Amino acid sequence: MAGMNLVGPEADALDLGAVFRALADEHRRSVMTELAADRSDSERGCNSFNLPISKQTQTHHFRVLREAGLIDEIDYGNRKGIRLRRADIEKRFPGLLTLLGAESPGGTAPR
Amino acid sequence: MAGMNLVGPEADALDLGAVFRALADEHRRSVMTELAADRSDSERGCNSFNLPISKQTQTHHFRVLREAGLIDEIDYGNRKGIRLRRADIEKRFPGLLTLLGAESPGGTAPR
DNA sequence: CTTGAGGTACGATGCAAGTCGTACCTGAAG
DNA sequence: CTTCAGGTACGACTTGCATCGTACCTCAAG
Repeated sequence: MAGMNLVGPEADALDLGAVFRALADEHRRSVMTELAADRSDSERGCNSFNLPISKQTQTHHFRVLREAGLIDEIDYGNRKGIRLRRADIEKRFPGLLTLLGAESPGGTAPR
Repeated sequence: MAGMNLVGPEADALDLGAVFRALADEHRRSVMTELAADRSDSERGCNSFNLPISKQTQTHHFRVLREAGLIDEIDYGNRKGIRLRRADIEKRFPGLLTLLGAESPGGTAPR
């Protein structure tokens, strides 16, 4: 069966240290910036981020983001979906996604 | 002469990556949490944080915080003062200090 | 079935970072 | 002056982490 057998911590269990450690890496932060900028929160593929690293390293980074509670990974067997846990993050760390969105080229800021 | 010959980046030059890397360390984050919780922003001594590490390592951590633009270090020669750059941080990354303050035992939350 | 793309597991490697020991500097107290 | 506490500089050590190579798994398309 498909979907979300890869689970991160509960919303209330999100640790600020783990979040900062996750966001300390440039590649992971760019992923989060892209996700935060997309207000539709649609599910995305792993290779839709165009990360200049090998797929093994990508697996590592997405795992860190999931274990920090920032994203969900939906397992389809030979494929994987990425979805931002916007509601949980906003509940536990309000303003964090806005901070990330402000770093986006387009920005979250309304023009 | 005394005071602030140890300088960090300008307010506009604060880098989110450097900030997250600085806050990724538990000791540095505890310092920032204490500073963020004190709304008076009074200057504090280095050893007023009771960090369970050697003084050489403390020097290292305060340097990282300063180079990330989060604090000012005021040099008195044989003594050093620490002051939170609240205004600059709020200007560049609004909400970040609130995030840290929420992790404080007392909290930034009004009673 | 076979093939191939997407992903993971495990291990190795290289580099960045946290930590401390030793030595030295600075200024206040005596 | 000497003494001493606070801080720094330099170096060494150790741990953590980002990265990739190899091998294997999963599923969809032929």
